[in-house]
Amino acid sequence: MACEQETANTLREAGFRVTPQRLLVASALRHAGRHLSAAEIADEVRTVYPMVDLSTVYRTVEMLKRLQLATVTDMGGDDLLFEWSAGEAHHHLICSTCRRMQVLDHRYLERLAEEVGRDFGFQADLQHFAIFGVCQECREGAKT
Amino acid sequence: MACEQETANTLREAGFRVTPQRLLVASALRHAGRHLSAAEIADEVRTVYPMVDLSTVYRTVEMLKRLQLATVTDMGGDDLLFEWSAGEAHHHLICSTCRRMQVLDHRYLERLAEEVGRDFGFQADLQHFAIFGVCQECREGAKT
DNA sequence: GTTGGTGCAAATGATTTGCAAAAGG
DNA sequence: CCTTTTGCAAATCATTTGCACCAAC
Repeated sequence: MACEQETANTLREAGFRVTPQRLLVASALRHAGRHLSAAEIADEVRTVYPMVDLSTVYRTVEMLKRLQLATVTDMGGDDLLFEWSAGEAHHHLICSTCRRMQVLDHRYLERLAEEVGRDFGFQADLQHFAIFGVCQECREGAKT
Repeated sequence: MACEQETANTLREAGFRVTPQRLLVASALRHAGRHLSAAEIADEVRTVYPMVDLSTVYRTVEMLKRLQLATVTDMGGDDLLFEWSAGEAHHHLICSTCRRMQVLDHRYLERLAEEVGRDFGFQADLQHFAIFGVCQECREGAKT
């Protein structure tokens, strides 16, 4: 599978060893197409490789983060969420009332990043932003 | 003290009872002029009222949040930080490398809030935003 | 063979919760 | 009085860590 080869090469080049656990965690994230909690990643990996430990998932995800292959986000829930990040930068609008989430295109934040870089020399990490608030439906519902 | 009266009135109007613990937590936040952790609030309150419990601090801060008198932010540290929010909306640039923090004026985020409201009907809660990244000094240091 | 990685089990530590006693209105 | 609030102590629960064994290279 091309994906696994690619991941394996990236790991090796960075000086990390290639293990089935690491490939499976990466694969789970890559193909999920959404945010996964550590427990969800473990569940997914265990369908193939039943004895992986949660601590291995955390350790692997930490490594993927350093390699910029994955992002970690606190979406306000009980646990951290992980996502494959090789794709386009994107962001989320999270409704504090109904917990629903919608995707926000990166161009909404591009200008902010530029301004902050220009004015403060601050290189903002805006790969993955969570904006909390109240969504349209909940606002309309609240009027009742 | 005028501040305490004001807080007391707000609580009463909202149907909450007024207790010394609540007034002291509010006062600690109001006069700190910076972010405080739950433990720091407790320390501050205990200089006046030694027997307050951490759980009371958490419960009170939760109430102040509902009343929009305080904000809660995860600044990437081990614990949540609380701040009095009656003042101007403002934001922070947090350096992932040196952990230093600088204040970002609200106007940088105003436009974003407008756009998101216009395009999605989403009422973004941008009272207090944390933007992570690398500050100028650390970027220059890294070049070495 | 070395070194780094894994599973297991136990620790961590901020936040939450149950409950009886105390205090607000 | 009748609730709400508090302090205390215990629970929670995601994440981290120590360590002995195992697997990459």
